[in-house]
Amino acid sequence: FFVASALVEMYAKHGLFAEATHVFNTFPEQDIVLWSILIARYADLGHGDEALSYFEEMQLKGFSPNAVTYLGGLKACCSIEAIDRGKELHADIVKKGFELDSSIGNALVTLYASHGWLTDAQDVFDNVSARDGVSWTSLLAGYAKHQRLEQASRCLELLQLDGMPVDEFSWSTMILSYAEQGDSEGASVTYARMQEQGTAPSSGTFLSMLKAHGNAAALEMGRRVHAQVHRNT
RNA sequence: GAAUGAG
Repeated sequence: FFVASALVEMYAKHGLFAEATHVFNTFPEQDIVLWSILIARYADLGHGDEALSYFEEMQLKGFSPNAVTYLGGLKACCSIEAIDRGKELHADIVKKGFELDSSIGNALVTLYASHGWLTDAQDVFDNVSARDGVSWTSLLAGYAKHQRLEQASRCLELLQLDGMPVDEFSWSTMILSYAEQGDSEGASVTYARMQEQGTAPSSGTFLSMLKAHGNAAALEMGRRVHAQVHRNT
């Protein structure tokens, strides 16, 4: 299994699914890890439908998904916006008691939040036993993506009040949220706070800042054009 | 040996 999983992983990670499934199928027996790898990689590379059909095929063959398998399945649902299927998985997860796993809870928050099911997301979030930075950032990103900048920034505040260290993912997500709203001021203030707290910016942080200022520059340019329009009409 | 969040 050691070598089989390494091979399947290697091919699937590069999108060489024909090779990956060939190794998978010609290996004398498949186990849950091999299935999980395939499902997760398909989901990762935007083949959520294939991932879900492997997820089903696996169960038809008598394998019962474990927590890691569900993470891949949820990611697949998320990538193709299969909320109903996600809710079915959610129900199975609850039935099997995996909802206590914080990674699973976080993946559910991500699924719901990123597609605007904010109440469901908040609901799962509230029931995650051990909230961590990932839980908060998932929720924050969901609120921001659906124009709830207030609630997004509240997530960041509550995360800090929780005494959790705020990592560069949370900061960058918040900065990007401001960027997407055209609020370059908010982005800059957040960036400054990040530095005050001694969190090192990552490349994602810089991308978010560039987006904030790119948008600001574009807006400024738009304003100049607007002024010209008035002068010439 | 497979594991959830921004980009």
